[in-house]
Amino acid sequence: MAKKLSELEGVALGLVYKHQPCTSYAVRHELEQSPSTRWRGSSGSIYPLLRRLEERGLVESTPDEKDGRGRQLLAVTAAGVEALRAWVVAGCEPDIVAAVSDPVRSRLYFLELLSDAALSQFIAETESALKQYLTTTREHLTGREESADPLEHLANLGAVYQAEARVRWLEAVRRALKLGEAAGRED
Amino acid sequence: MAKKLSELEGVALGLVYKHQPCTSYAVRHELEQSPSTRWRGSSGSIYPLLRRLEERGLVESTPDEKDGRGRQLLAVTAAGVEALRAWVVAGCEPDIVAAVSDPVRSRLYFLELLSDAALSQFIAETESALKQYLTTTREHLTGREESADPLEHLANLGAVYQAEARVRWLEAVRRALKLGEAAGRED
DNA sequence: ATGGCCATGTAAGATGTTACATGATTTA
DNA sequence: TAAATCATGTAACATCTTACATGGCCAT
Repeated sequence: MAKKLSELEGVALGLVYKHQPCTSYAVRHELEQSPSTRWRGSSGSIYPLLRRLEERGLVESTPDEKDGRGRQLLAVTAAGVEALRAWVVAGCEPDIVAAVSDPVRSRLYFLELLSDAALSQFIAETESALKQYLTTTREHLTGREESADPLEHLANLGAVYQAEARVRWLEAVRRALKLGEAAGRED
Repeated sequence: MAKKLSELEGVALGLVYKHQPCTSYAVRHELEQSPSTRWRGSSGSIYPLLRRLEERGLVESTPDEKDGRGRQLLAVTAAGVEALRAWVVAGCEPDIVAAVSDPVRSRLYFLELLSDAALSQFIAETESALKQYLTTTREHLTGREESADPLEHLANLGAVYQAEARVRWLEAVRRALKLGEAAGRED
């Protein structure tokens, strides 16, 4: 029984699967551009990670005939598909389901440290940043309505749902703290 | 200008602040019991982390007079309060606001790997696990309505909002994939 | 007195980031 | 042709987990 894939390994292997045959750079670039900043997609993580996957027989690389530099093109092996499947279905496990985190929420516990003025400013700026983030995720959703596959659309929909919930939550926080509304800025 | 606190450093320092004077174990234990599984609160992370904070002058320890073992009690220094404040207000920065992650959503991109039967099962089990998680977060919210401080209540409210959004999202996913409703099990 | 929890810690390993280095290709 | 971007990689470092070790306290 092969070792379980970590979160980033699962995502990276899945990206190889979706784009195969593709270069390592394609995987890295998509992670780098992703609106979520959970992973930076730094070269120091992705290239070693993909090599590990190849050593474990989950990915195989073949030289690109049409490329003078002889760059390697990656593809997922049969064992890789199995590992990816196992990683996906593990998503229903309580540990995985509960492994969400929100750095804004983490900070909320400690707002008593702030003066009234700093508190007002913090809530207003965070609300604005959250709304901006919501706009970005919405654009990701609608910007590729027909082109993308339905699963990508549904995943993006989840990001929008969560972003909306976070905005509503922060509005509730502002009301509970009896602070004024954010000045203008309905972007 | 001191180095910024990492996420776990901020949370740990905040917990020391809330409970001070307290032992390292109290911090570790609260992280371990926390419903979010982002961090395990393992001893291998917490004890070295708190020592680092002490070396940086953000935390100070004094021996507990009333304890035969001479255990150390931790407290946040003035510099520690400043660092914690800076960490909190950084929560409005776009990078931090966008640093949310949902391991279920990550997996959704790759559901095409599953057979129809496996897909149905996955959605049903994940929906059930998500509802269970929502129940747990709700209990955290109502189980301590009066006792807890208002900020903890508001933070827990955020967890509930997000969990509700995730449940609604997965219901939408199920409908979009034209799958049947989860069999029974309204726990 | 002993088994279980309280409390603290270390060592080894996995994994991610930053910063740097390199060369090829495309674009202005 | 110069600058930007594509593409790949390494080294040093930071941080987190797992697994193990240790010793005190407390209830039966």
